[in-house]
Amino acid sequence: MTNIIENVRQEIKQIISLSFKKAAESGELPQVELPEVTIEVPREKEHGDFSTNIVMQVSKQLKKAPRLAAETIINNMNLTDTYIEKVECAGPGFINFHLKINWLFDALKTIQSEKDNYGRIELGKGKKVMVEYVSANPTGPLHMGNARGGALGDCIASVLDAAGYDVTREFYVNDAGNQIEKFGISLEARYIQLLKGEDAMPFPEDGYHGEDIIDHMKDYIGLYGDKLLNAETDERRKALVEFALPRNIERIKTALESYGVKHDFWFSEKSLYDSGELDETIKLLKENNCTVEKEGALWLKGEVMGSEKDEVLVRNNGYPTYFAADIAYHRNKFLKRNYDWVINLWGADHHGHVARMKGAIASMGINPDKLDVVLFQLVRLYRNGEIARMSKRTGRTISLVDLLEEVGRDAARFIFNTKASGSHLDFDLDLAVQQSNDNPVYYVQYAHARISSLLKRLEDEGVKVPTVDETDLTLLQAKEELELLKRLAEYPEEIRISAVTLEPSRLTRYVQDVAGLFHSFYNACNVKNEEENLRKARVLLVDSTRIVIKNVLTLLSITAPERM
RNA sequence: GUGCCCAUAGCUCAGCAGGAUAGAGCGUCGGUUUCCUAAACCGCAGGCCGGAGGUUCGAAUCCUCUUGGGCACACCA
Repeated sequence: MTNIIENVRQEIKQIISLSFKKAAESGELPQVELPEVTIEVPREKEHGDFSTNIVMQVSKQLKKAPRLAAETIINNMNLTDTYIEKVECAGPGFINFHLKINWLFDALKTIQSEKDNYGRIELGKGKKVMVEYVSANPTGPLHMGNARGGALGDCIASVLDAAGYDVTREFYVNDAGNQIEKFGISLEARYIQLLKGEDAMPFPEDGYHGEDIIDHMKDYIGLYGDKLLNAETDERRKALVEFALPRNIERIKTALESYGVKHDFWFSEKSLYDSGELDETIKLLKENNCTVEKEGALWLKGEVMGSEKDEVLVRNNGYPTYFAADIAYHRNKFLKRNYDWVINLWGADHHGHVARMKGAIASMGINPDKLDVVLFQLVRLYRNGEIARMSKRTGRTISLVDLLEEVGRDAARFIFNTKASGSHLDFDLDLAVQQSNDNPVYYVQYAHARISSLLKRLEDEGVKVPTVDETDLTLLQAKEELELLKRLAEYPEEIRISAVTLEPSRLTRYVQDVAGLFHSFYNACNVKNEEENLRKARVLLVDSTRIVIKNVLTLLSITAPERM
C-alpha cells in the first residue's frame, strides 16, 4: 500500500512550490504562476534520483538566467525531515535531487512488511471499473486474436486490481443476431451433407467453414440420428444451434480456464433482447432526436458520432444491428450497473467503431471519457521461420487450445504481454517452447527458482530469513546490491504507470530487469558463505527479490517455480 | 479516395504529457565454474531514431508535408 517513489515525488513538488513562494515573498524572484511541476527520474545516475526542469519552464517569467534562478530556488528549500540529502543545479538549469540511501532500506522494510501485497497501491480506491475482453463469437474455437486479447485483458484487469480499483472482468457473449443465423445455416448444411451427401446441399459461401461445424453435426447425428431431416428449416436450425452453441461456450470456458483467464460475468447479448433493454435504448435514441428513418431502416445520425455517415440501428427487415445491441450493452454497463470506468479490448480491425461507440454513449448523457478502448494489433504466428496462418474459414485454424498444447500457458501469457498492445506481435512458436535464456519467461522463472533453492539450502543449514530489526541493512553497499534494491523499490511505481497507461507489457519488462539484476548480484556477491551480519542483509535482499518476482508473476498468472 | 495504427542497432522491441551522452533482449565475437542452480555472469562491436521542413534554450518525442508497411470504411459482427 506504500509507494515511496510517489510519496517522494509529491514531497519534492511541495518543497518546490514552497520555495518559489518563499523566494517571491523575500523579493528574490518575481511571483510566477507555476505550471504542473514534473518530477522525472534522470537517465544518468550522476544527475541524482529525481530531477525537475521547472525553472527552465518559467525562466522567461522569472527574468533571470535559469541557472541563477535555480540556485535561488535551491537556497530557499527546506529539506528537514525528508529523504533528500542533496540538491544541485545542473546543466542548463535542471534541479537534481539526491536521496539519502536509507530510502532504499525503508523500501526493503516495506517489501518485508507487505509481502504478497507489496506493489499494491490505492490509486483507484473506490472506483468501479469493468474490463471486457475476449468476447469471442461463440460460433467457433478461440483464435490467436482472442488469445492476445485474453492475455492482455486479463493482465490489465489484474494491474488495475493491484492499483486499487474495484475490478469486474466480463465476457460479452454474442449469442444473438446475424452470426447466430449464419451459424444455424452452416450447421444445417453440414447436417444435411453428412446425412445425404455433399451434393444434397451446397455449403453457403459466407458460412463457417471450420471443421468444428462438421464435428458438431457428427456428434449430433451420433446422438439423435436424422430426426431433424424432415423438420421445418427454421425449427431445424434452431435445434442445431441450441445443440452446438452451449457446447461452444463450454469449450471457450474450458480453454480460457486452462489459459488462466477468468471472467466474473458472462453477459448475454440475447438477454438485452429479452429484457427489453435493446428496445428501450432504441426508443431513447429516437426521443433524443439522434435517429433518422430512411430506406426503410432506422439510422443513428452521423453527427451524433462526429462522422459524416449515418449507421443503421434497425434494418429494413426489423432486426436490430449488432451496433444497436452494443449501444444497449454499454448503456447497461454505465447506467444500470454504474461503472465509473469501462475498458474494452478490441482487435485493431475494430478501430473504426471506437468513435462511433463513444458518440453513441455521449448521446445518452454518458461522458465518453469513461470509456477506454484498448486496441491490440493482430498476431502473426511463426514456425520454422515461416508464417503459420490461422483462418476460421479454411478450417486450418491454430486455436488457443492448440497454442496452449504447444507452448504452455506461462510462455503464451508472458509473450503476449511483452509488446505494447499497439505493436504488431510476431509470435515465434519455436522460441516459446525453448527452455533457454532466449526465452524471457524461463529467464525470469529461473531467477525465482534459483532464489528458492538458495533459501531452501540456507534453511536446511538452520539459517532463516531474518527480520528487518535484527539486520543491519547499511551493510548493503555493493553496486549490484544497491541497483537491485533500487529496482525492487520501484515496483509500486511500475504498477501505477502500468495502470495509467493500461500497459501490462511494462511489467514483463520490469520483471526481466529484476531477474537480470538479481543474476548480476548473485554472480558478484556470495550469500551463504558470507560473514553473519552481511549474510543476514543479503538474505533479506534475496528474499525481497523473491517476493517481487513472485508478486509480478502471480499478477500475470504465470507460475513462479521453486525449482527448475 | 477518407480515416486509424506502425517505422529506433543485424533481428525483436523499449523510450514518445520535449530535456542533459538514445536503451534492453537476442544474434556476432572474446572471456568467467576446485565457490550458494552456467537455464547464469562479464566484456567488445553495432545508430544520421524512414525522409524533409517547422515550433523551442532543447525534438526519437510536438506540428505540417512526404515515403514505405498494416488495418478499417456493409441494412457483417
